Amino acid sequence: MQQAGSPRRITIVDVARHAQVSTTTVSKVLRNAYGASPAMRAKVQEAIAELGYRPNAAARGMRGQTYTIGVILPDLRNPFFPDILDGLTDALNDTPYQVLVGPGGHNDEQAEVRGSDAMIDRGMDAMVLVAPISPRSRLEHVARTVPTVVVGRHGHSDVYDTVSDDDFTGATLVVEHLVKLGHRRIAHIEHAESDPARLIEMPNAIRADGYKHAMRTHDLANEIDIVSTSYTQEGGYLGARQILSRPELPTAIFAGADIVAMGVLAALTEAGLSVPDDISLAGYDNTNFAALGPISLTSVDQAGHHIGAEVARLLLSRISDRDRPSTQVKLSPTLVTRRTTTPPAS
Amino acid sequence: MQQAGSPRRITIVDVARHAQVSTTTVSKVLRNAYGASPAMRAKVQEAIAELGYRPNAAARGMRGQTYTIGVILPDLRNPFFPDILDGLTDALNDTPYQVLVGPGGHNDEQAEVRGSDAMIDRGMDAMVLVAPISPRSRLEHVARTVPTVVVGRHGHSDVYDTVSDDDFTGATLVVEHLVKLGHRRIAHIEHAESDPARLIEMPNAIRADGYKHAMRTHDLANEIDIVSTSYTQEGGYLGARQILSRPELPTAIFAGADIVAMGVLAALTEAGLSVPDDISLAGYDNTNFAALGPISLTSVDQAGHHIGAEVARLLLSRISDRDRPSTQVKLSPTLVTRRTTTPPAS
DNA sequence: GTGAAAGCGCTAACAA
DNA sequence: TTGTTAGCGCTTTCAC
Repeated sequence: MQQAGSPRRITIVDVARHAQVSTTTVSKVLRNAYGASPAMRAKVQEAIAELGYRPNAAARGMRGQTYTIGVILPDLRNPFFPDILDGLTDALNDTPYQVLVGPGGHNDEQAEVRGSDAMIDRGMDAMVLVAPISPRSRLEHVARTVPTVVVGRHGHSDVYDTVSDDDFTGATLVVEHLVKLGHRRIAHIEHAESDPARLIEMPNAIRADGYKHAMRTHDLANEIDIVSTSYTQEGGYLGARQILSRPELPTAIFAGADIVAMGVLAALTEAGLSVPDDISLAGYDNTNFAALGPISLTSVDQAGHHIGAEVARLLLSRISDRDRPSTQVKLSPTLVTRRTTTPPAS
Repeated sequence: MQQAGSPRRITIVDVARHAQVSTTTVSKVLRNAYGASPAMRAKVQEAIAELGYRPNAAARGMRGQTYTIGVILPDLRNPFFPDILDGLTDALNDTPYQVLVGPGGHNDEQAEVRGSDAMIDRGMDAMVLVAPISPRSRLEHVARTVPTVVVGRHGHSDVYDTVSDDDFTGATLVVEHLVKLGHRRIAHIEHAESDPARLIEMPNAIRADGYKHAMRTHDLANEIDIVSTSYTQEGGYLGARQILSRPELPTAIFAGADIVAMGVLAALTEAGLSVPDDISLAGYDNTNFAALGPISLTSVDQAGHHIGAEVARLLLSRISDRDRPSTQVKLSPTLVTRRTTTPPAS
């Protein structure tokens, strides 16, 4: 048997007729807007419930809001991002806003543009760009079209709000921890960044900066050893292979992200080296599986859930006042030490 | 300086005026519809490019399609799902369709309903429900409203298409592999399922069935040992703790999903047991990090990317012919053996 | 406080 | 082949 041609969807007109009021009144009730008496409100609410009415978001969007917030993530496989998303959706739970996520383009600029354009076309009320790689001009273009919060990118803009973590400090925490354990030859795997304009804004670059600065602070300028790949598992694997081909191995590796550390682990295991006996390893993001038993990775905690909550706060305030000055929120990371970092074998 | 009040967005009327044609003609060009001469087409294309016009999806949705496909995932942290998503978006790359993802509700039925309702309200042209937990009546309700493909759920429906993997066979492969290695006491951690109606449809239940059946086939009916928790890392941890409290330990554990195996690893490590020396371990899904060096988990491969591609195929065919009979696609899993499974210590 | 009516940007009948 | 026009379901003036 075939489907019975779904019955026409209930509209605001149906509700108005059923409640014996005008569509205007129904609309006011829907939006909690001024100008409907309690009696009217009750009548309308009842009709809505009875008919099981749900407003058509596309139609609402043509005049007012769609009550939809678009999130662009660079990579769905990096387990750090769900933390942010959870923080965001939890904070938005009691609001009429719904979060939708772009499918993520594997750190691909073109995909990022496509995704954000698609969301603008679909009338998102606001956008969240997480660790975007597009040039600042593009971010500002988006932000001028729709209220935007940029996460994890440094630098100030007049047109969008930002929430970021102090990556410089985070990197410093790692280096200091390793130095305190007695390490001197500490290598760092970063996400390659060639564009000079982005160098001063991207968290990966700032982490590398923090690493370099901390190394110098501890008189280890000569030991600075940076390998540029990407913030992916594969990037970690390739970076570690590169490090392993050196005549003298480092005693510790600081991976710019946990997902990178995963790849490093794979490469080290493959090479018959053990962590932390042969080489200590630290990551960044303190994702769920950093805590995992057989891994137990020392990592920098960015409190993704908290970041998401801050994003929600900025979003709502920006929606209610589009012209308020832009805001920068900067959070402080903490170091979580686990079993992958120990004093170097003497 | 404050943002300069974004200029009014270009509409189809602007394009029509600029190209000196009617809006109908522009619309036809946009949709590649019949009834526009090549000359007209060229003129319109040029105007579109010159003005940088992009159609408003909400407005399109009011009469026709939104060119948007909604995907509901049960859990963004399970690394198996990005594989499916990649397969889907790759296959949709050359179409005008855009994929948007619900934020995922942690295997929570209420969140699943909210998410799918929100997507219907937002005029999705089609929906993909991945491993949904809602009762079948709910799935059919969704499918009657909008073309729907259900992934990873067994059982036939007239109103939606399905793509699923042969979970029974997958479980059998694992048990046979372990038996061949010499194991007899093989425990299984499943996702708890109490609802009898869902028991025959949910992949987790089918895997448990396959496990039981395979155990019986090998005269190991007395060794059947199932622990019910959930398909999460925590579920694996708790399940393993339960198993470890038994007077006699199994020599192998078959976790119903890789993410479960991660939790098992944590619990075993914590208890001072080593894998595979003390206990062999197998997972399901062959996610990226099953392959990871220090883990190297034996697992069942479901070819998520292929699943996604099949979903895209069904979606497009359903959109072009809403009344075609529903289709069931069933894929076959393969076993990938790695280092976590070895013969039991004698 | 309430309702009538215009219109958001697009598509689909229908005319020409 | 092309253009005119009537809506889609909602929000928003603007009368009353």
